[in-house]
Amino acid sequence: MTHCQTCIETLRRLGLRITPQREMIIETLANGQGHMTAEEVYQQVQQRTRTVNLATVYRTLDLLVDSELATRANLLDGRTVYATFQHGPHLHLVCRRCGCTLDAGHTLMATLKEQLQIQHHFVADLQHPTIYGLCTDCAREE
Amino acid sequence: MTHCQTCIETLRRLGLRITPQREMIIETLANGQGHMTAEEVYQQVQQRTRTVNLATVYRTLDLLVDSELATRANLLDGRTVYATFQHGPHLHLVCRRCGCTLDAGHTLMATLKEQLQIQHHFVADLQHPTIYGLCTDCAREE
DNA sequence: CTCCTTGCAAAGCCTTTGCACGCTG
DNA sequence: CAGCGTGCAAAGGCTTTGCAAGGAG
Repeated sequence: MTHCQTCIETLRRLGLRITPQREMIIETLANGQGHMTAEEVYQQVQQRTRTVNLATVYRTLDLLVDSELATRANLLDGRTVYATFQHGPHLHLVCRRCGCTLDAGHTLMATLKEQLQIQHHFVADLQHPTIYGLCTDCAREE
Repeated sequence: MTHCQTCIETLRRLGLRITPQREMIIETLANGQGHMTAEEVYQQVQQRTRTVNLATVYRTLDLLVDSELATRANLLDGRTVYATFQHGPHLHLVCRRCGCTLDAGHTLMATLKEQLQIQHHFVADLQHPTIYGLCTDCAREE
C-alpha cells in the first residue's frame, strides 16, 4: 500500500470524508519531495484540475497535521511548509541559502533526545525536526 | 561591559545611529528572558515611554538580526520570536504546550553538527537552534 | 548640515472564517 | 438524507512600506 493510501485509510478510520479534493491534496504532498508550502500544493493540484480552492488546501493541510499524518514547520524566511511522515522519523536539513532540503537518518537525534531528557528533563519532540544550514554546494560558494 | 552595551557598540561600528528608541529596544531584548515577540518588546518599552512605535520595534529587530546580534525564530504556533546572542552559542528548548523556554549547553549540538558534516556534507547552522517538546511540568500533565 | 530614523497610516501578505450550496457515506 | 466539506469573498493578524518631519553624528 502506498503511503498516500495509508493516509486516506487513516482519515477514513477517523470518520472523515474522502473527497476528490482531499485525495489530490494528499497525493500531491505525499508524492512531492519533502517540504511544500500551501501555495505550492495548490499550484500543483491546479495543474490537474481547477476545482480546488486555496482555502480547501489550507483546511486539508490543517487536517493532516491534526491527524498527525503530516507536520507543519515555519522556516526562517517566514514560509510555512508541510510534509507527510513518509519515511518514518527522520531529520530535515534545510539550506538557508538555496532552500533545498535533504533528509538524514535520525539516529543522531535519538542520542540528543536522550541527553536532553536526562540533563534537562525536557521531552524533545524530535519526530520530524528541521535543521538549518548550508548544503554542500552552497557551503562551497559562501 | 554588559551584553547590551556590546550590541550598541557593534551597531555604532557598523555606522548605524544609536537613538533612544534603539537603545531601549535593545535593552529590553537583552535583559529579557530569552525569546520575545515584537509585540512583547513593544509592550515592555511602552511601560518606560510612549514615544516608540511598533513599526520601529520591527525595524530595529530586523536590524539586529541582519547585524547578527540577534536571531529570529518562527515557533510552531505561528509566533515569531527574537533573542539576542547573550550567552554564546546555546540551545533553546521551547515547550509546545505552555510556551516556556529554557536553555541548554550546546555540547550535544556540537556532536550533532560534526556528524551531519561528516555524513551528509551539511554545514548545520547550530549557533542558536530551537527545539520543541514538553517541559518537565507539561510532560507530567500530558 | 546631511541623511539616517522615526511616527503615522495605509498597504501587503498569508491564513482563517462565515455562509449557503453540494456531495459523501 | 443528514451533516460534513467546499467555494467564494471578506475579514483577520502580523509585518512592512511610503512619506514627510525630526534628530544623530
